[in-house]
Amino acid sequence: MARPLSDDKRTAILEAAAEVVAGLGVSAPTAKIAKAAGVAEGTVFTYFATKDELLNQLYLEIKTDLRDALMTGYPSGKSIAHRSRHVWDRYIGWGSSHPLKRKAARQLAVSDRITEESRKVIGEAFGEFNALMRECADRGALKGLSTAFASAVLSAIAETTMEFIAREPTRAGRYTEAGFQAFWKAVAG
Amino acid sequence: MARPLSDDKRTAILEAAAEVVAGLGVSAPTAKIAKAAGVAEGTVFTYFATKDELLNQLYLEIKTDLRDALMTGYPSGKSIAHRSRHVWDRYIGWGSSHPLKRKAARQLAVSDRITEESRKVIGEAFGEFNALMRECADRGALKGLSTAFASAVLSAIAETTMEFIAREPTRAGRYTEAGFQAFWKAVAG
Amino acid sequence: MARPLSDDKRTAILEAAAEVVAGLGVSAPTAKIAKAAGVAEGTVFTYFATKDELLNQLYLEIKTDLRDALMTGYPSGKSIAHRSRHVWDRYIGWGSSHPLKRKAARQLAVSDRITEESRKVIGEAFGEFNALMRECADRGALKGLSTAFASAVLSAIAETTMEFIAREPTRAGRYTEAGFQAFWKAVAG
Amino acid sequence: MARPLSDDKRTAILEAAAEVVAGLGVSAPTAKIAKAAGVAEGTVFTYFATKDELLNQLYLEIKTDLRDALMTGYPSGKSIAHRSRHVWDRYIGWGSSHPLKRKAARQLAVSDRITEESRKVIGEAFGEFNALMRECADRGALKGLSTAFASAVLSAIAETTMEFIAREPTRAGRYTEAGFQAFWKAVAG
DNA sequence: GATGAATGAGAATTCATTCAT
DNA sequence: GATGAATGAATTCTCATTCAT
Repeated sequence: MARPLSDDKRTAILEAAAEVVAGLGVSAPTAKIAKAAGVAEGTVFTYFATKDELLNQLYLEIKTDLRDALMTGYPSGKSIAHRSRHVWDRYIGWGSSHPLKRKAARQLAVSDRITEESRKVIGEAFGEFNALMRECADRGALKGLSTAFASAVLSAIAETTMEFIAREPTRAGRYTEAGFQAFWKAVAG
Repeated sequence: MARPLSDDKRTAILEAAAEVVAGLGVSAPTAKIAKAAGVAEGTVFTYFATKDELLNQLYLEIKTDLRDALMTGYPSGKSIAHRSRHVWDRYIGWGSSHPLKRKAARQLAVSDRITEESRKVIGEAFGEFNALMRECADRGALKGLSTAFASAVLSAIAETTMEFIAREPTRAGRYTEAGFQAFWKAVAG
Repeated sequence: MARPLSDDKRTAILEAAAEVVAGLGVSAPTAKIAKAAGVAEGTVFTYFATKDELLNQLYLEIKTDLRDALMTGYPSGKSIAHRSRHVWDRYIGWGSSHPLKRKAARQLAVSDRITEESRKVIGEAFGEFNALMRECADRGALKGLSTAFASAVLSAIAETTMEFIAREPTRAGRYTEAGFQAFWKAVAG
Repeated sequence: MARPLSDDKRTAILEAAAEVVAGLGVSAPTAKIAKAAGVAEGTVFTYFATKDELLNQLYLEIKTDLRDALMTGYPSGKSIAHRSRHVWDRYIGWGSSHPLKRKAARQLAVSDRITEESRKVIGEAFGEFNALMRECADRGALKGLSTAFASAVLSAIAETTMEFIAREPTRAGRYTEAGFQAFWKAVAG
């Protein structure tokens, strides 16, 4: 191979895609993504065969990034409360420091261009996270229901919390706390 | 008048739009909406000047429909728990019996084609509902935070609940119950 | 016939057409013409079978109106100079008092929607006028060339004169005089 | 650069536009222009952002082409008569050898899609030509009136002359002569 | 591999014309 | 006859994708 595919370029395209999709939704033109990435229009298609593939890769990348953020430093041996709080703080922290990724993920999540396959892959990537959710569910109001439900409720409350923090950054601390209490009581209470 | 604008046709277009937007998102072609409504492509534009106007009217229509569903038979004099449960059951019931409207609303909510004006109108239409949320917020974990946050948490949990019911309709009863418990503890606990 | 076609309405449509075509050219929508005429969109087509027919009728109407203006009070027995001056003053006067008709005629004249038939009819309607032009041509620089050429040169100079008067109405008198001198020397000199 | 914008293609589009606009007016579909130019419909828009830009560029191109034709070999030091004749012969020659450009220019001139900016640019490009017109105007019937009027009268007579030559090409010589006499007497007489 | 011009299948919207009322 | 909603072909413009350079 004369010149291998450059990881820098691939990353630049994905980051540009996150930014543009956050603003314009999944119908954002690939030409705009290319421009934001500082590459030619055609180059997008040497890294991603189609726009749908780019969108799915973006979804995988963002969700994996989130997963990594949640699980870095995960206190495996500690109490459920402790571990839940860890995950919660990481979740909100990630959303606050990556507002564009968060908005892009929101757009991608409701889009029919994200395949079932992609959603399944992500579901599996959140294995350890889901184990925690199972623990939570088993001791509270959600006993007997699917882990996925507990996990979805966490995400829903976290999403709402991040949305409000984005609008009122000065009250970030209170929203983070209130959001966690809400989740904790809802799921583990 | 030669032939008055037909309310039936307007409704058919809006229902077709809900159906098509639910499946394809806001980028659904107006031609497909027209076809689904059984009218000519041009007819869409005699009822709605632009696609944006159609989308905004659809948003208003669906949200108002939801509001009516929530508030019909609202037991004004009863306890918070009683009233919350009423609203919750109605919410889930509405979502379960109008899956396309629910999915369309979700697509519209994240779209930048819905104007601030439309969002404001809907915010005001949910006045009584918001009053209830304020009561909830004032007695629980969310004390001191905005009503909007309590209301958003309710919506988020309700949305999640409806999503799971849509996937597993046979467990509708259990999800409804679990979802309410989650909300009640989260917000009013 | 229960209700005969109304001449008032026909006239209203033609006048509205002149006004709208003057401003927007021959691509002006028939709906705008109907609105300007104070009639329903469909009514235009009970008076004129197609838009092309309306445009051609408008052309004939305006040109005939101009012909009438030129020839009213035509001093048949007088000298060429006298008669030429009469025609010239009437031409400029008509253009100044009917600016919209003049502009509409200009748009129509370059349009391919005016048929050869219409142009021929108008050519014939200007019979007496053309006779004068022939006299002019025969004694000046244009000797031996077609009457149509002399007539076209008159129209061209008159059109230019009216254009300048429209822009600088206060100098109307001087332009009228200068224009006539130009024509007279050009054609009859 | 991958494939530079091709001047040939730009020219082909402009020439196709001249041809199609000459026949159908400014409402000629861009699709027809593309077809006549031998390019895809979309290609028109890689060379001209909008149809209006295409029309304005066409106007500028044609008028500049005419200006160049008039001024090539302009005998600066010679008499007014000499220079006027030079300009006249070139004008008629240009019109006779570029009938489509001439007709297109006529359509464009009466269209409101040509901006004031474009008209101004062309006005300035005809500087030397206007200076000649000023000289003409100052010594004849148009003394004291605007140069623009003299120039417009020249154009009007030239336009008429070219129109007649187009219809009767065998009499081109006589029309050219007669037209010049008409102009010369009208303006400089 | 990188580039960006070229392509043509849609997309939203307009509009002459028809026809139910 | 008058009305104006209904129609669908036509219009301008966009955009994912291809491919010559």
